[in-house]
Amino acid sequence: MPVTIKDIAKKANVSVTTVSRVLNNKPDVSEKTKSKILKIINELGYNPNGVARGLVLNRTHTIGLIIPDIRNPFFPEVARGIEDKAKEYGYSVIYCNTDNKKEEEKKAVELLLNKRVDGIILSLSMNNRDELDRIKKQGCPIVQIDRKVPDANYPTVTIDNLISAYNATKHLINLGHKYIAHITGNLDTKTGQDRLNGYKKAMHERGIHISQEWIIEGDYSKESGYKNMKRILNLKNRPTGIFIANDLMAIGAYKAVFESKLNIPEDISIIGHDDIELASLVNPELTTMAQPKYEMGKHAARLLIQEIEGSDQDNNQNILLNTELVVRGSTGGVG
Amino acid sequence: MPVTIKDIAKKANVSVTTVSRVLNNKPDVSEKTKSKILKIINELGYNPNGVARGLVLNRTHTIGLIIPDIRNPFFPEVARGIEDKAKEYGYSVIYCNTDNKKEEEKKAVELLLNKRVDGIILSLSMNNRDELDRIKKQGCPIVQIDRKVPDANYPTVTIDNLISAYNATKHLINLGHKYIAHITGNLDTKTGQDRLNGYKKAMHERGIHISQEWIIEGDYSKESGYKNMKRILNLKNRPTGIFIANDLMAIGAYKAVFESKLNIPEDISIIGHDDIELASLVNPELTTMAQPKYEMGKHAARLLIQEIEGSDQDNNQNILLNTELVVRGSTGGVG
DNA sequence: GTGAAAGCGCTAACAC
DNA sequence: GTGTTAGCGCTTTCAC
Repeated sequence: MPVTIKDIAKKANVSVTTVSRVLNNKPDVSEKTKSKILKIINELGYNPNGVARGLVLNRTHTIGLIIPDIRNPFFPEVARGIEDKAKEYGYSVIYCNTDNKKEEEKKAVELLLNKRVDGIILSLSMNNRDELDRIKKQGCPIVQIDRKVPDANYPTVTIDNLISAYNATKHLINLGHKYIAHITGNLDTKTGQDRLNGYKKAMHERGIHISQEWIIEGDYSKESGYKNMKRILNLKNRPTGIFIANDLMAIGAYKAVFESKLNIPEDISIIGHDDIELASLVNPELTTMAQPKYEMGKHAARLLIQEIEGSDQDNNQNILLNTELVVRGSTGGVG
Repeated sequence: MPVTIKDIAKKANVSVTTVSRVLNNKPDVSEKTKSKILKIINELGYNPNGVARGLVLNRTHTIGLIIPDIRNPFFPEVARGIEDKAKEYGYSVIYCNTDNKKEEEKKAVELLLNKRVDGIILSLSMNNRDELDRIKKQGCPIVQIDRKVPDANYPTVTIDNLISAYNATKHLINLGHKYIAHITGNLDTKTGQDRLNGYKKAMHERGIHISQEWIIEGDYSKESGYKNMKRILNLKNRPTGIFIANDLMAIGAYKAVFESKLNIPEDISIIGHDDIELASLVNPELTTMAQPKYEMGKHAARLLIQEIEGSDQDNNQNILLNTELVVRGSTGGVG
């Protein structure tokens, strides 16, 4: 139905080869033929078939992106970074949301492999190394983002979560807090583990004993922050500070605090993690550790495309980005 | 490099046709051959080449999504709705961000057409009807979402912005306000125009004269809300209520109000539009008109795929969804 | 400077 | 039930 390279060739009285040459800016075409062909291409509104091209070149100029949920405020920023960098190199991106379900992750990988994307950027649930290996076996380059599947030796763009959590906790300690709780992330993820360990490290380093009940596992959702904060607030010895593994949970926690008629930071200091847009819009504004999200996306796309195009030297780069402490109104001195 | 249908055929001592048959669950294959082939497919880890399949079937099972910016909190919800419905039908989606730039919109359309997506869902800037026609000329189904390019007769999923803005304004009027300003959206979009007209309609209906300086054009960004609210607050006769065309601007406006040492809603009532997640997280919580974003995405994907698969009766459906007034803390009676 | 022909991996007549 | 063959729209080798 749509016009093909053959139609152009026929109308121009040349072979498809010649048309293909001008399409791809190859040399060895006379100026005259070239302009004639170009004119006809324009007239007929010809749009080359990328699928056919993909079949012969074995390149789709498409990359896949596997993330838990685009509605999680972390990902739109990252995704936009990826897209912008990808576009720069002439690639576009297919999204797959998995809700952290292994089954969905598997499906997504299959789908993308089947679509013959040139590479995949992914943020998988922790114990899903199998998928990574499956992709690699198919010869499809990958870059992990945000989360690193343990022991999986593939290029990764992450932040140093341990140091970041360590710094967050130290911020509270430096303010004089000693009773510091932690609502963790999903402990099936390395991110969650690292942030927990950073918290522990800071506490141990200052010789502060951690009461068992101070550590509660969350799942990164607002509801989880709310629910777990309720539990924290009901402890006999209520902590005066808390490090919450992401901002979304911290914002859920706000609600729990307000419902208890307590004040932030007077009664409890809260520090979050990620610096999502929301963080500066709640009241009091949330102290948090800022992730360079957009930049993470750009780095990941660059790494991946360099690997695809074989122009990287070191194909197992790990990019570790630093977070930055953003002090706002939700943390203060003790009592 | 990867294993092809030929490899399977050879190893199974059958023709590629037969393999293709079992791949596509076609009849006329003996159980015995079938299971033999299936076994080999498994052993070799065969993954069918979707590109090749796409070429012969003229179907990629991919749809394109053209939006201004995935970081705009409106779109992740919509996008997720689209993806979920698309997945249900076996489609995946390619994203393109345009920042509302005509040039980028054009590029995105070209790209998607070139990739031979089976259909496109888009939210274009107002005066870009050309692109729509270009797509249609290529025989590619489209569905507009959120914004409708005027006079373009293509299926559309929108909310009734005029009625919605009318209801928002009436909410303020009902609270006793008479001096009601409006920060508009981008007036190059029909959405922006409709919301403006809804505001005017409500005011006229109640016989309230609209002072020229009450209407200021914004661009949907937080900064724009901040900046324009500053101007409103500096008016000699400060309005007591304001309808702001989207929540993001409303939240920017909050900052302007607080900087002026004024209170919401005591000094000025604010009603936004969209009900983004943020709306219930700011302080005071924002009164707004809730859009069924996720549902909009689902509707759009369903419409598009029905058109692609030719299973729709009426191929020019316009789905007009209603918003709902969500009264929170940012609106109150007059002083 | 240009063209003929093969082939990318698959599906779909059609024949047997 | 199964195989042969042509062909989807393009690129690329090789020949002229």
